[in-house]
Amino acid sequence: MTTASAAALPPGLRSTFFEGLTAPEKKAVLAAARQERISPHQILQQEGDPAIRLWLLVTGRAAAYRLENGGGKLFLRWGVPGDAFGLATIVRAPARYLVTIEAVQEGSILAWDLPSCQALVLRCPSLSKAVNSVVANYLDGVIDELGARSFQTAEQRLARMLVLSARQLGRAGREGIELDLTNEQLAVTAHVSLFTATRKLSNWQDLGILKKHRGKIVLLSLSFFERISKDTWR
Amino acid sequence: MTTASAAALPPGLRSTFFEGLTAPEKKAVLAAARQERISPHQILQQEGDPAIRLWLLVTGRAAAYRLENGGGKLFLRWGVPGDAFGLATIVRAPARYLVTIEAVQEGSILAWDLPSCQALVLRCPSLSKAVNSVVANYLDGVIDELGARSFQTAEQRLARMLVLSARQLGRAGREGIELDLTNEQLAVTAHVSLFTATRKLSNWQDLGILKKHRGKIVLLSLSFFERISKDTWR
DNA sequence: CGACTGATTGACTGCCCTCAAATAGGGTGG
DNA sequence: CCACCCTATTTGAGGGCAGTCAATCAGTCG
Repeated sequence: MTTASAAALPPGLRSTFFEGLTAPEKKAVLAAARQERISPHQILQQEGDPAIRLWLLVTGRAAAYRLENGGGKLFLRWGVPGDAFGLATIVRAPARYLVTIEAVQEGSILAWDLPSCQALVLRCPSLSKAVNSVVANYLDGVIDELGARSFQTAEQRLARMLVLSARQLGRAGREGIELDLTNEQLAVTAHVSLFTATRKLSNWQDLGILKKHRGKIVLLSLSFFERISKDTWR
Repeated sequence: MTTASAAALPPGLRSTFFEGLTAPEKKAVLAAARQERISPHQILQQEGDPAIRLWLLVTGRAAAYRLENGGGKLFLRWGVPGDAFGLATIVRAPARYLVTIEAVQEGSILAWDLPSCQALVLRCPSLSKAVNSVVANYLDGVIDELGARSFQTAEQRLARMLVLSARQLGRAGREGIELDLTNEQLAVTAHVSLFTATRKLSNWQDLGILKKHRGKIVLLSLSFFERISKDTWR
């Protein structure tokens, strides 16, 4: 599993994680990292386990969720290349992971173990700032999600999640923004039943603002869905 | 408004905020603080405003919420004596408040302005750790809340919120744990309509596990409500 | 051409919200 | 002490959003 340390970051990868680091600092951080390959369904970290490593998704896709006591999964967010996880490792020394993260595609990560983290934080103070910033963003995002689930209808949550997913996962295609999502995945992320997801997608396809293929959604324009998700109509 | 600096902390106030500080450090932190009185409906910080001060609730009660674009308030949590807010001030230097906090009772706070914060963080590294810890707790709490609103019924959310509120606001009374909460406040915090809150409270009173007075709820035993809120019944 | 996974559609159900209206507690001023 | 007011609380009736269940259809891959 664990392979050689990474000398250089894949080109084109942008991460808030490295912002504020000088070139030599960045080099030191990369030198301390171990690269690993990941496969679908692989659990990259499990909530409750001791937080002993911080890692960065380099390629692929991951899902962050929390297990509820009924056995259900509370979806929290997608992880895409450049996203950092296991931040508890740095944020408070002896900690446990707050959420579970599972790979949903083939890909790779860069990981730092606990001693490396501590050494790097001492060497690069800006690293600590970056981590705090990421945590604050997560908090902000979760609060937004709470608002969505509290005040928005199923249709609005679907539209909202399409917008968010498009920004994270979307590829620019011939006809619009292409998303590799099954109806079920969208349903889970928007916290809507599979059937209402299907029905709304059908509606939108009939309206011509969307095209569906198996496991794929093409949004002709984001603005439609932004409008739907924000409309307060009273 | 702003009054003399606080030489000593009110006795009996326990805050995670001061854990890990040595006695002289704690003295320095207190010396840099300004004490202020707060009154109901006073906005202590407003989401979106620049985060220019960190503060600690000393006495009284506050409500943290976020304003939704429909004009509604998304309740997030109660603030009770010992709770720290405005953490964005420390966590990432030029930041804005994530949430709005409003006083709901008479009380007082200790506040540190931005320069003081920066000086204190340099002087007391453990302060930074404490702040991170508090932020992580908030994140954990919000995720829990998201789970509750996603998977629990109105009844379960009410029971859960009674338990949480009891731990934060509850006083030990003759007949049980006393809570100063109106039906409407409970309804808002559990994200349930005022009417279903009233109905469930009536049910529970009929069952004899609860007593109601105007603006006050007395729980005879927490375990009943813990069971209700956790029951997954399938 | 099966077999499997993903998508679709219709019928039904139920939780909980909305709205309307009445009741009760608690303080105030006369 | 009583009249009054304002807020908190209670109760009932009705309805809608969206979830559940069952069955069928479609796309992909061996």
